[in-house]
Amino acid sequence: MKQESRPSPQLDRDAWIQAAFDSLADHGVDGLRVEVLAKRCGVTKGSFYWHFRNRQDLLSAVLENWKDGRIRDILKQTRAEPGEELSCIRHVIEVYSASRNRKGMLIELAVRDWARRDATAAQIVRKVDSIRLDCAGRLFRACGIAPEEARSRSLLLYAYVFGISLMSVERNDPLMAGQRQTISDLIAGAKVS
Amino acid sequence: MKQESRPSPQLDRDAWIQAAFDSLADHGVDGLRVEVLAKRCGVTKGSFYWHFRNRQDLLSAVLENWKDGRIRDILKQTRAEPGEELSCIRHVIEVYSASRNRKGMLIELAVRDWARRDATAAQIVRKVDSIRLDCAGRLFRACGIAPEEARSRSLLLYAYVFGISLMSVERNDPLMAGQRQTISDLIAGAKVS
DNA sequence: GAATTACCATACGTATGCGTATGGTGCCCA
DNA sequence: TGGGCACCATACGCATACGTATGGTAATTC
Repeated sequence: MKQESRPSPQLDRDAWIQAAFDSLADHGVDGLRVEVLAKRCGVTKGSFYWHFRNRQDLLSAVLENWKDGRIRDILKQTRAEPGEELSCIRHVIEVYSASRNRKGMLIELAVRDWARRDATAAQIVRKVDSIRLDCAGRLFRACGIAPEEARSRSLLLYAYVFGISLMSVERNDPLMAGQRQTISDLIAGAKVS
Repeated sequence: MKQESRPSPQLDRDAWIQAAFDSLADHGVDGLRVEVLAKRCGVTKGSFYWHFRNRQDLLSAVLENWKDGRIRDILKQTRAEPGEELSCIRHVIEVYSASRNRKGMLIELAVRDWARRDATAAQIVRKVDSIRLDCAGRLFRACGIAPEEARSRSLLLYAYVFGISLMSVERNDPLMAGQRQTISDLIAGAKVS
């Protein structure tokens, strides 16, 4: 009988994948090395090659896992009650651009870096982006914004949240809080001044 | 007498740095290896270690070179005649978000990826960001925008242009042209609809 | 309780990459 | 014209990392 509640002392495939996400966030794809990962897991690579055919096998699994998680997350975060679409948009902006959820953003950036040099990763990023833009666009249209502009604002929204993570600004600065609010207003389409 | 017009058949320090930028754009910092670089230059690493103490020496030089180039570029691009500030802003947005200048953006992204794991790189990126925000803020204020909002719009501007480069959208799509225009309007503060 | 299975360690060969040491070659200049 | 210098090649030792082969162990199964 399988014990699912208590984490097994043995490593399974998913445990390796989760550890891979940690390494991905900290060191990027290039820093994701199986022997290093094994050391971090307290085992040797003999274990790794039991669960995975090779390094690429792990990378593919990481990508698929990331894709599924992102899609699930998007659908969850953009599900808004009628009339709550605007606050939903603001919430999405806030969740992504805040300094919390830092690890998730580091993974996001690592995957996008990955996608610049790997066709498979690029394809998955395109897919995730496509869904994100669709979901956000739906929210904007529900706010009464024309389809064309809704798509533009969606693009601006995600470009902003990813871009702001690339910039070395102090995101915990209380002075930044007001600026983030202003930017959120600009993207969401509210009045600023 | 030094020949400056004709490129020397010998490699000098700057030639190595330029080649390093190519490698940086294509493979990131982690892919910037001295033996690989030497092969690309048609020489062996014996040449490299003549011009540089070690790999870190090259990386530091690349960083400094990037910083100087960026600062020079910012000052040049944000120098606007009185009354031309708005078009100057739009021009900055267009230059960065367009698919041309692709190599420059790849280097930009590589350096920012680098900065996430290296304190020196992070410091230089902060410096460049600071100057960029100051220069853009000056343009916005010249357009009659309040200092607070000017800073927010500057932040949005650069976050957008870097973020859009992270997204795998078809930037050559003629459909995208209209959206980029709409976004440019939103950032610059023009009317959209 | 013997055999099978799941999981992991160890050892090996190969490749890549760093940094050093040393040797070679063409050019400049006294 | 011969020594010195700038520039580069070659060879070495070392470290890391991939993938494979094989051996070990604990738990499960029959």
